[in-house]
Amino acid sequence: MENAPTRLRGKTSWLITKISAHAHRKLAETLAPAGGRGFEFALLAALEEFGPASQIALGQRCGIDRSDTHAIVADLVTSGYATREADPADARRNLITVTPDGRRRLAELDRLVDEVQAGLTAALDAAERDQLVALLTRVLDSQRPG
Amino acid sequence: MENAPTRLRGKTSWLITKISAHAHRKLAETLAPAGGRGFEFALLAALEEFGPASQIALGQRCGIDRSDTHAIVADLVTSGYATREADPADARRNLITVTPDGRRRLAELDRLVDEVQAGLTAALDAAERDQLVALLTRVLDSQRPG
DNA sequence: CTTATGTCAGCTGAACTGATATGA
DNA sequence: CTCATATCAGTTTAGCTGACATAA
Repeated sequence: MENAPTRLRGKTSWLITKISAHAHRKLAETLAPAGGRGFEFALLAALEEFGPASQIALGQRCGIDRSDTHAIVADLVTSGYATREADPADARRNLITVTPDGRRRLAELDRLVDEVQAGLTAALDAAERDQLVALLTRVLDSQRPG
Repeated sequence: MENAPTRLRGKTSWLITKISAHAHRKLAETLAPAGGRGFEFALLAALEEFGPASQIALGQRCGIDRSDTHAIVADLVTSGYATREADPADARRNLITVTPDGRRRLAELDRLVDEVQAGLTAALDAAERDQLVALLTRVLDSQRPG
């Protein structure tokens, strides 16, 4: 993409879209042999960090739509990485809990995602990588209200 | 997304995916009233900057798949923003040329995309925006070979 | 012959919407 | 009554693959 139109190369939105597509492909390639998807990693990470939670809460933490959350949680349950039970305090809710297998799975996925990460930012040194994460974090956080 | 799991917040790939999704939504919202899509803008920009070209060349410049390029070019032609004729020098090729209407359309879309751009990076000052573009450009360019 | 270009049909996954059921 | 949660069905679009015809 070195010879893309200058009108495009100056747009953050275009750069991000293209890099995102590339990252997505790499992630799919890397996670496919392990039978995983990006969503699975995100939900497991949320479960491990915040403990048992309802599907809605999980999805909101990760910015995943309720429909998709439902599907991924179902996969997690059938894979034995999480359990789903009725919340005794609120019968509307399913309490999702990560299992020991789920924790092992999370560690494995984390390693794979880090591999992709390293390949993605190989052109940057450590300081630049931190800078990029910091800038992207601020951009992402500023998008919540608007 | 301020309360996303820390495992996710540290991953460039996750940050970029989420921002990309957001940018995509904003772009769709902004371009929809004008009946435009992101691809249309990209191809028009390439046509304006590099002059008449084959569909393959256009798509490669912008990183768009040949099938999608075909569809978008067809839309551009029916909208009157570009013309498609046989290349006298190579009968396999279609020479795509931007029309005056296409140039006006490009200017309009450029303005709209810049609006989205401004909203996306509103949390950053000018120097940080340049830094972000520079870092993203290096990341994107480094992905070509691998 | 191989390669390049264009065209067409179709697939997959992300992101989302709308409808519905049920319980707080 | 309302609101929140979960579930299900279906839509849209990006990105891609495979097949094919044609021409260099």
